[in-house]
Amino acid sequence: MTNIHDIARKSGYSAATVSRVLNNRGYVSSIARAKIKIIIDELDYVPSNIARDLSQGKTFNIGVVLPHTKHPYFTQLLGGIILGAFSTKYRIVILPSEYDATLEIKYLEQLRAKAFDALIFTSHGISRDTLAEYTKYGPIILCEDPKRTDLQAVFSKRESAYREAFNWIKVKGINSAAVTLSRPYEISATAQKTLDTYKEIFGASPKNNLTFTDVVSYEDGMRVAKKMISQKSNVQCIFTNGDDIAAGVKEEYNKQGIQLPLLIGQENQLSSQLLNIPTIDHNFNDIGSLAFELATKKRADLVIPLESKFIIRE
Amino acid sequence: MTNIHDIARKSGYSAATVSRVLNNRGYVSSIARAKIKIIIDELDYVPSNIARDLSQGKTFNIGVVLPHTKHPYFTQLLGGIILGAFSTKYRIVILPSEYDATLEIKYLEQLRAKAFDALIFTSHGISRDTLAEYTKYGPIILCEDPKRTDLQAVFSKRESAYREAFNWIKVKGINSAAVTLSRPYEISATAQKTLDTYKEIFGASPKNNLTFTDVVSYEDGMRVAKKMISQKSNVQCIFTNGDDIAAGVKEEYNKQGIQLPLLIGQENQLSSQLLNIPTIDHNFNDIGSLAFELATKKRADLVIPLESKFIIRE
DNA sequence: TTGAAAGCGGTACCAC
DNA sequence: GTGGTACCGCTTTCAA
Repeated sequence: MTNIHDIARKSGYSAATVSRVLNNRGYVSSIARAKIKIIIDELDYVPSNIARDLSQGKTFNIGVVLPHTKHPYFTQLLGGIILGAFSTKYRIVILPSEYDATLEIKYLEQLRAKAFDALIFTSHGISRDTLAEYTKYGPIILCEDPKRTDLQAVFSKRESAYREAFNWIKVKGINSAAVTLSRPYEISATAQKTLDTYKEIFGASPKNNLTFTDVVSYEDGMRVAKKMISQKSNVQCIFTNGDDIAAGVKEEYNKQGIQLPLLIGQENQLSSQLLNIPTIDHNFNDIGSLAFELATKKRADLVIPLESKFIIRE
Repeated sequence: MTNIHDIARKSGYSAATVSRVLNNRGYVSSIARAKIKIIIDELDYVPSNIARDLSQGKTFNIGVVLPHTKHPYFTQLLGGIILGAFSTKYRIVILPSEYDATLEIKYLEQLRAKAFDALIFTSHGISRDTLAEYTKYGPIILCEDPKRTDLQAVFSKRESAYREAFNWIKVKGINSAAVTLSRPYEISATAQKTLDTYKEIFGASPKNNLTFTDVVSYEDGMRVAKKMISQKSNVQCIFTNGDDIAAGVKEEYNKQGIQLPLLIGQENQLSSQLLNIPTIDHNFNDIGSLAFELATKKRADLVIPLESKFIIRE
C-alpha cells in the first residue's frame, strides 16, 4: 500500500508537506502543492483512515446498542439516529445486544478501548450504575429517564399522554380496561408508568386476568385477544403497548366475529394509521436525532425530556 | 491514557511480552503472565482498538450502504445483515446514501482508505462499472443481480414469482393491471423486471397513465389511489411494489367507498398479512445474512441467487 | 522465554 | 515555506 512517505519521496518533499497538502493546512507553495498532487494522482494514493484515527485518538464512530431489530421501537429510534448522523463526519455502528449483559459490557469495554467516540443505549440489560462507571471513557447516552444526574439521556415523558388517553376512555363512560405490557411491572419503568397512571385515573389497578405481560408482537396481540374472548371478560377497552399488538387484537376479534372493544395503540406506526386506532406517539425519531447530537457533543444538555402525544382517532 | 509501554515498564517486562499476554500468543512464563496481569488490572489498562487496527491493517468494520431507512426493504435487509454479524468479531457500520452518487463514491473511497474491510450495497445510484473498479480495495457485495462476473452479489430472482403472480391474475380473467414502482424503468432493474414480465404475460405494457413511479410509502399508495380514482380508470388490479403501498391504496379506496381492485403487495410485511393481501417474499432476511458472509469471506461464492416466492391470499 | 526495534501510516511541533 | 522528528499504541520478527 502506498503511504505518505512514498509520496514524500517521489515528490521530493517531506511527509510533513504532503500532510499539509492533504489537509489544506498551513503554508505550502503552490508549486509544491501542484507537484505533490500530481504524484498523489499518479500513485493513486489515499491517506489511511486508521492511521489518521490513531494519530488523532478519535474514530468518529458512534456505537448504538440495540436489544433487537425486529421491534419497531428500535428501528424508529435507529432511523432518527441515522438522520441525525447524516452529512456529519460520524458513522453509526450497530451493536446488537439481545439484552445480554455480557455483550453490553463488551461494548462498554470497546468504548474504553476507544473503538467508539460515544455510545447510545436504546435500552439496556445492565444496571445504570455500571453504565455510569463507564462515562469516564466517553459519552454514554440513554433513551429513557435515567433519574440521576450522572447519566445523559433523551427520552419521552409518557405520563401525561397516558393520563390523557385514560381520561379520554373514561369520558366515554368506560371505567376499566385490559392492559398489555412488554415486560412486567417489577422490572419495567414503562409498565410502572402505565399501571400507576391507570390507577390514578380509574381508582384501581386493572384486574389480574386483564393484565398481560410479555406482549411484543402482532401474534402476541392475537394470543391476548383469544384469551380475553375465551375468558368472556367483556372488556370495553384494551390499552395495548404497541400498534402492531392492537392490530393483532383487532384481527382476532374480527376473525371470530366478535364486537371489538375500544382499542388504543402506542408508537404511531403504520398499522394504527391503517386501522384507524388511536395511539400514543413517543417521538422515537426525535429521540434518535437528539441522542446523536448529545453523543457528538453538538448539544451539551445532560437530559432532554420530550412529551409523548396522544393521537385521537375515532 | 495508559498504554502497553506503561504496563511493560511497571511490570519490568517488555512491550512484546505484554502483547503476548494480551493475545495469549507465543511463549510467556506463567510468572511473567501473572505479574503482568496484576499490573494491567492495577492500571485499569485496555489495549487501544485503533492502534491494533493500524498494526494489523484491518478494522473489522463492514459498511452497509442504505439509500434510505424508511423503506422496509432496507430495514429487513439490514436486519438480516445484523443477524449474520451477531457474535462475530465484525461490526456493522450504517452508511446512508439517499442514492447520492457523491456520497456513494465517498464510501467507496473510505473502503479504499481502509475505513472498512468490506462494503455491502443494498442498492446503488452509481454505475456497476464504478463499483467494479473499487473491488480491488476490498470485497464489495451487491444485493441484486450484477449480471457480470466481476462483482459479488446475493439476490432474489424475482421473475418467476412475478410471472406466477401475473398468471394468477390472468387466470382470474383480468387482462391488465396498474403497476407502481419505486424508481423508473430506465434506472431500476426491478422496474425493468416488473414491466418486462408484465409484458410477457399480458402481451403489452401497462398503459402510461397506469404506471406510477417514485412510489415508496403508505402515503404514496394513497396518492396513487386518488389519482387512479379521479382518472376513472377502473382498473381491475393494482400490482404494487410494496405491502405498505398496497395498504395505502386500500385505505384510500375504502375511504372513498369505492370497490377495491385486486391488490398485490410485495415484501411479505405485517401490513399485507393484516389486510390479507397476496404478496411476494423476496427473502430479504436471508439476503442480508448471506451478504454479510460474503463480505467477511466466510463464504467465497461469486454470486448467490435465491428465488422469490409468491404468497397467495384470498 | 524474553526484548529490541522496525514497522503500521499518519499528525504536528519546532527549527531552519 | 519546508523538513526533521517525535509521537499515537500495538504487533511481529529476529536475535539473544
